[in-house]
Amino acid sequence: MESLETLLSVLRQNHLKITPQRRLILEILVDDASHPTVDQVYQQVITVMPNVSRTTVYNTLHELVALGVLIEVQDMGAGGGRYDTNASQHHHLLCTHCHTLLDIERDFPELELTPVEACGYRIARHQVTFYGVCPCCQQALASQEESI
Amino acid sequence: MESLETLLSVLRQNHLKITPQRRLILEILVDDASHPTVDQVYQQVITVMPNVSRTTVYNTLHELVALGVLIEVQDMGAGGGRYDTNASQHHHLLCTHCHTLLDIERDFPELELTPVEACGYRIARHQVTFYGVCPCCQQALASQEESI
DNA sequence: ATTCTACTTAGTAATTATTATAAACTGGGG
DNA sequence: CCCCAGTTTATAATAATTACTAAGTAGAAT
Repeated sequence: MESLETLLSVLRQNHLKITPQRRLILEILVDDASHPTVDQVYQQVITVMPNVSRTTVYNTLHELVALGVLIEVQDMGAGGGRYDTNASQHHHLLCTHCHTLLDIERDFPELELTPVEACGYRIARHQVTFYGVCPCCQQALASQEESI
Repeated sequence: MESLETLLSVLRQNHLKITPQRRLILEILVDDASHPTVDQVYQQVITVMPNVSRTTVYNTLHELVALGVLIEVQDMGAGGGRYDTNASQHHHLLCTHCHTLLDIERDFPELELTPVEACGYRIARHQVTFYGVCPCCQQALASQEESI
């Protein structure tokens, strides 16, 4: 996880103004490791600055993704992307039933494509997602079976 | 890639009726390895059966995902999920600029989580996504640099 | 083959997610 | 302190998805 100051300096290096809105959004993201959706970020923003518009949240998140300090992760099933400040190599474990998403902090350095497989792509990073059913949903599904 | 008959038998096993609409959607998916969006599937459907509604396409795709014969892949940046019949272990190479998505047919069997890492999840599969810039976008970005 | 019924579909409307636009505002260099 | 390019806001438009219900039909039962 990057510190707030580090992220702000990335903005400065890219000639983006440090507005109160952007600062707040960054603070929220640094403090929230739960892969929030756009709307969840927005809801947190307006508890502090009630007049911030959704557009600003969208704009800021897109800018941060373009700068590489945020990544977008898929929440398969629920609409809308989710955002993650942790730009270091880490991976995900997703419940296919309730879409709970956990971070896997281990690295998998052995994952590399051969030049042939890469087809000329300049590869920047890779991410592994494990799909499964969380303990909670396993119980729910089991009791559903019984009732049939 | 599964055959059409295999997929139809999965529907039968799950007591889902084999309607002409569902059959057509499955035929299209089996023939189309390009990770189509919902709308791309819909557009192909209506060239054959013009009266099929978008609702039916959504319903069918969701049912097939629930049965595990389809997987949903993220197209980060463009709205809307994309679908893939290839339920076998395969992986993706995504251009972060134009969102072109290639399949990587190699397997990575060494990827396993320890029980501690899995946190009680019953893990069904895993998928690796490599992020990079495709040759085409590398050129475009290079010439953009020059013009600065 | 015919009938019956629960499942499925089509069409419309509603909801949610995202982007476009333009006028008003402001961070930070000079 | 002033200025202006970059930002924000509010509104509206567009796109994606879901809800709803009457009409239709696949497939089991007869």
